[in-house]
Amino acid sequence: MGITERKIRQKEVVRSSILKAAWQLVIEEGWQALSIRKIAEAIEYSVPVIYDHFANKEAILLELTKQGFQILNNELVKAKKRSTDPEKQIEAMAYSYWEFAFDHKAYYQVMYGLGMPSCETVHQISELSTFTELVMQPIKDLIAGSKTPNADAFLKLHTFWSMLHGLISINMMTNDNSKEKLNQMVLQDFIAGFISGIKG
Amino acid sequence: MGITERKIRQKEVVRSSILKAAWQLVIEEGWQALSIRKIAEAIEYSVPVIYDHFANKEAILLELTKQGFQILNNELVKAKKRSTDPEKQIEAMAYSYWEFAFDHKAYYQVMYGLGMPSCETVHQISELSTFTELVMQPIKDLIAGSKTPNADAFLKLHTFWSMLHGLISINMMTNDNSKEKLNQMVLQDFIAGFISGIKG
DNA sequence: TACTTTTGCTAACACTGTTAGGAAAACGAT
DNA sequence: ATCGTTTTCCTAACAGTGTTAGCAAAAGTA
Repeated sequence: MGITERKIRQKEVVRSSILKAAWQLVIEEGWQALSIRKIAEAIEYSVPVIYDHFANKEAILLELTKQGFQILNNELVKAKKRSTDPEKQIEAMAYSYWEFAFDHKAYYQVMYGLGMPSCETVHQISELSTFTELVMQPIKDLIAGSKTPNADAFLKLHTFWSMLHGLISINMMTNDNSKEKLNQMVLQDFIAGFISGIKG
Repeated sequence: MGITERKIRQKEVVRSSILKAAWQLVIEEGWQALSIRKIAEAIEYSVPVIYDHFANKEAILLELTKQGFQILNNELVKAKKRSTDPEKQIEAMAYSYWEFAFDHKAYYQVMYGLGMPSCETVHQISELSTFTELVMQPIKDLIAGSKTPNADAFLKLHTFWSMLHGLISINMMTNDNSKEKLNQMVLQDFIAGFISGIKG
């Protein structure tokens, strides 16, 4: 009797329609304008139904954050595959990260910064460790072939990530027109500095 | 007739008591828990009185942001004064910035990130230009005495700021215990890299 | 004292997240 | 097919939020 299976499937449909509607609202009106009632109206269910699928509003944002990291991770994998040279891999991933941030501005804002979910819970997102490992590897490779093969890869990863995130968020804040001229140059500066910092 | 003067002074008292109460609430319960009604209760006035002094809640947060930048600027001036060597000035200011962020975590969170006021309005804060000029000068000096005296100081300032902000916000997010060991090292790495990047 | 302005209140509007409790539909067993 | 049980889903409410309209009382001016 596939009845329960069908029910589970139907529940899954509602669940993903909640996420879809939520995301639609986020990109239309910004994450601050997202509300449970608006989601309920969009999916043509009453409000409490949403709470059958998610513990609270934050859980929905958290799920969107996870989706964001999944997309980012995919992009990074793609970028990495374009070369086997760790230096080129790092460079490509940095650009890829940068492009993700501006091409999926809404995702990036939900994922970081905005104070809401991420700040407290970012370290609980499993996708984050995928991200970490992804970037860590070419850094390790680069260190291994450098003049200082004992450098701390975790430290360098931290540097890499902070650097990129700082650049992006300062840029989004002062929003001097997204990924334009000047900031491309800063990014180049950053990457070159980071790589030469490892190579010694 | 100093009556109007007295009235203005009294209004000023209420205004600053609003800001004081707001700040108290922010450091006690976090900026997300700040509400107009709580402020009103704290200052023992009714809610609409607050709207006689501030256009809306955001204006209050914005004022706190300004205060934050004022404190930060003071700290940076102090740090800068400790030396006349631009390299040492930059280093000292970087550490000062870093310490401000963690010693005044609440301020830093109101000033950046949290999505609320700053994101849209940061470029309207006059204190920001003070900050910019403050950091810009030693960078210009360092560039002038470097092997590449034609480098763009604004670009380097951007790099400096992004770098620090990125490091701090990634740290606050993953909160592996504030300004401890590892991150001190990353900071050193950052500053050294930045300075050698200018000196060429 | 009479008039005007300022001051500060109550009460409401339109929202928000969240949940209790009950009606209706779907299911399983007799 | 009918009973009882479970699941599904809704209405309505609670406790908050930012914000504002309108009015009473106090303060200042003539």
